[in-house]
Amino acid sequence: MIEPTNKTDSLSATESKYFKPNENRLRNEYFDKNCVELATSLLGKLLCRKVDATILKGKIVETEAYLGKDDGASHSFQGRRTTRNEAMFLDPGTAYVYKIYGMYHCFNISSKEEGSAVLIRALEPVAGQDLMKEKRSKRRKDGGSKLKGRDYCNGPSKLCDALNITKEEINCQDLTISNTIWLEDYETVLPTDIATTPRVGIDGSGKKWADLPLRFYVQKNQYVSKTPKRKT
DNA sequence: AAATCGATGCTCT
DNA sequence: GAGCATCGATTTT
Repeated sequence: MIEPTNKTDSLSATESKYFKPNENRLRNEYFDKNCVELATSLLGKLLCRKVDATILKGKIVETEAYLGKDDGASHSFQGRRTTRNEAMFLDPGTAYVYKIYGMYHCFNISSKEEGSAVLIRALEPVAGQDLMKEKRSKRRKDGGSKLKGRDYCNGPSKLCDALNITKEEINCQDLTISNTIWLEDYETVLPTDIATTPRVGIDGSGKKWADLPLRFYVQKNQYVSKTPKRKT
């Protein structure tokens, strides 16, 4: 038996008087979906983040499903459960944030099946673009002078920079109750507007999971990530 | 426009 | 010690 380790946060009295994140918030029942169903359903929803006094919001336009023990591309392949991927095994709607290449972050949301999660790959900025640009500029040599709005959140680690999502602060947060990161209902994306492809950055050759159609994005949307050419 | 490459450190074997 | 669910700068067509 592993004890739940979900983190929570709280608001000061003055904050809670004026700050109402719960009007359109997605709750437990929403997240209690199978991985692929959650990944497609999340398209059009808002990912919301409170950084100090600023609210940042982005419409989810690209996701990927990581299925769990039978998915060779998943951190939970064959039931692997470690300190890093613990959040994948917590309740649906838990944030799974991990560090990659020593310097970047990826943000996921756990789903219903054991060890499954949805990677958020791109957002269309909806609120707080100035702060997004500021956060995204820090890493760059040009100080952000050449950074365009469409590039604020068009990649899994770009959106983590833009929304100040770090493993230390966000991993294992319960998105259904947190007041610093949550999701809101926003827009309906029709099935005919959803494109499906293999996932990005999954080293292919001969492995069946490399070709599974588990990446989903909003057709024609300008904020979807620019993906590298697949190896053959 | 596309291909190549370096950065940078944690996680797992 | 190897590999990584990436990004941005640099180099090449």
